[in-house]
Amino acid sequence: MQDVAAVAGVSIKTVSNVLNGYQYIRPTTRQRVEAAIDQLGYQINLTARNLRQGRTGMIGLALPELSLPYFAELADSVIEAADEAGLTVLIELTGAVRERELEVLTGERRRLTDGLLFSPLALGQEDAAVLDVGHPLVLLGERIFDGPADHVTMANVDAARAATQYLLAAGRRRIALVGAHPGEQVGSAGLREAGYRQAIEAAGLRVDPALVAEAGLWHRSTGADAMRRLLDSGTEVDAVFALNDAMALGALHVLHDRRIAVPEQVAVVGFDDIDEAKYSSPTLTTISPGREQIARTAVDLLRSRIVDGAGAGPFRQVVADFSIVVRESTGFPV
Amino acid sequence: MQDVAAVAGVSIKTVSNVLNGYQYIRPTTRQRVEAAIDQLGYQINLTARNLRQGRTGMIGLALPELSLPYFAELADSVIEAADEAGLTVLIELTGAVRERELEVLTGERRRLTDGLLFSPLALGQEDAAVLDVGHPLVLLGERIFDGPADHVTMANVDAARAATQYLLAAGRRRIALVGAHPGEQVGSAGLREAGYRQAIEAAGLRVDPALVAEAGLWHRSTGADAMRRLLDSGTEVDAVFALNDAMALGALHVLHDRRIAVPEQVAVVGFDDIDEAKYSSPTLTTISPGREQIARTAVDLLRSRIVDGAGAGPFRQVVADFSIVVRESTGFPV
DNA sequence: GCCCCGTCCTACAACGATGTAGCGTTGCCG
DNA sequence: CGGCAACGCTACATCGTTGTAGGACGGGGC
Repeated sequence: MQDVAAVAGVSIKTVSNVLNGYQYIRPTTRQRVEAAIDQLGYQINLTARNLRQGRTGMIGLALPELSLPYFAELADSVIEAADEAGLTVLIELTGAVRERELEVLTGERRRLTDGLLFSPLALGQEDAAVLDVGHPLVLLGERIFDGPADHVTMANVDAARAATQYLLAAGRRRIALVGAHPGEQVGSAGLREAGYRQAIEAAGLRVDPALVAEAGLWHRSTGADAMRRLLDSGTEVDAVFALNDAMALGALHVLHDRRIAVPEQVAVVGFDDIDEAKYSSPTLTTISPGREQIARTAVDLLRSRIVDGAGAGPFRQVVADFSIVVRESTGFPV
Repeated sequence: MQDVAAVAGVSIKTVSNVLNGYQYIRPTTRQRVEAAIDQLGYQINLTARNLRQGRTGMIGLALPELSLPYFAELADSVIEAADEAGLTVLIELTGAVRERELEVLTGERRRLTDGLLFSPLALGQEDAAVLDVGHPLVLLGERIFDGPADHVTMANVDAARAATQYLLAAGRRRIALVGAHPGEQVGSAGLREAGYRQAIEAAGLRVDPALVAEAGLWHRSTGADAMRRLLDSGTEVDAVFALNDAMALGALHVLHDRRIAVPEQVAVVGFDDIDEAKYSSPTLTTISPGREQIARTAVDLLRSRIVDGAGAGPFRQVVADFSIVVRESTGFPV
């Protein structure tokens, strides 16, 4: 900046003012400075600016791991949303390990970022108190509700209810649930199962326990296993609601194996709208949880906390809009 | 740091010295300072340190997008390797758009990182010159060779040759190639196809053009399409070498459809060893390109450039070790 | 007894930017 | 024509660290 100032024949501060779009600068001066910048190929030192301003323009995004497609796609969306807001994202991986999830909240890198987007997987409702850190924090996901932080979540219950109602409206009555975690209340599994139950009961039917298939890990293989168990048990099934897309794809695979026509004999609905749902055969009907909206909202909330201070105003809870994306695996309109 | 110094009754610089493990400090002084740090909950300001030291401890990782599993898993490995080296990773997405790949090389964020790991997808051999930027840079992937930068790549040709030889050794003679990009010389497709051809010819056979199936995008669906075309053409096939796992999984799907036994009638080998290869049915034999080694090597190379200066020494090219991971889709040992 | 060296610590300047205060100039208004 | 506000620019201090130079002290060698 010294050099630029010297070349342009102005003070350092004037160069700074030009760079920051300060209003009261004579056009001729501005041009001289800009010419000097071009001539010298000057680029501003962001570290110095950050030190002086007390902000870094960076936000943390703490996730379990990128190998899980949902999180990879979420990271994609968050980076994009942050870019638009002029922020840089620093991804931190927790491996869904409790210790590392705790560390990420207060660790050294918090001093390098203006705030944190945090998607825990190991922490649960009982850990809500640890979210009371001193810096801007926005929580993502379904592990902790009503904690001391802003929270962006998907409409798990509503969306699952809507998916189930959609199948009911098409005349399906033997709707299997794939991926249950018995006993779970909060968490994606518990919430989505609740939506399923609400829809069934609202239709005046009863939930048949034989139709509820458990799956601990939500992988393609566990979805396939659950589907096999359902079919082998002899239970009548005319639709499957899998709690995520990976399991739905596994289920599709098994149905195909067994020469069961999809959607004619069994309709299949997933949850997440991962990229692959567009490419499977048949293509997969699924719940789109509004990933981009979640990302954008989370970034916005975090940014407002950064500007206004971490403690300003009450904690906000935002539920993203979802939609049902109809593809071949159901084939009938909403 | 002021406050800590005051509480401990020492100078600021002594606090700094304690934090940096300076040798000549009396144990009692060290303890007093550490006690003061604990008492005040002091954490060092990394921005100020970065400014003073002229380093940020951050490296950039420029990728097309995280939605592509290979890149998501690569990012995972890079972040882990960087963590071990005490570095923080800043992911930048290019969307495989030429303009953004160029921008990432010189953009504003380069002033915030000590170096860049760059995996281009839009730039090609003819762009090698633009890699001559002034800062530490390590190139990843198969788009540009012998450019003005260190380069970490997988052994595409060797690995593809080994995969093909493995199938030949098991007695297969009609080995189809799925995913060719006709005319491509460098790039993953061209290199892997070259390995395939070398193995076939080294065995004294001729490459039958009818066995080489093209696929532009390397998706599950395009792999399935290619497999269908092969089968429909009536060409005899007793093995498939797909140039990535996604296509191999698509091919498996079609073979299963057609009631063709894998591996008895047709053996299938993929490339990449993505997570899903472990979970398909049958599980997929594939080339593991040493992703972790690539990540670790790339981080090491970049770190040495950061320490020694971008221009120090000749450009290094490292080829990662690969291995054949045998699973059910071939079922016979190496 | 002197000097030198190793130990332990400190003062000061610097990294490269920006906020604050203030100074000169100009033009307008009364 | 004097006063005041708007404009255009500058000097200086400051953000929180760390590198450099050097001071004070004690012990060992000559």
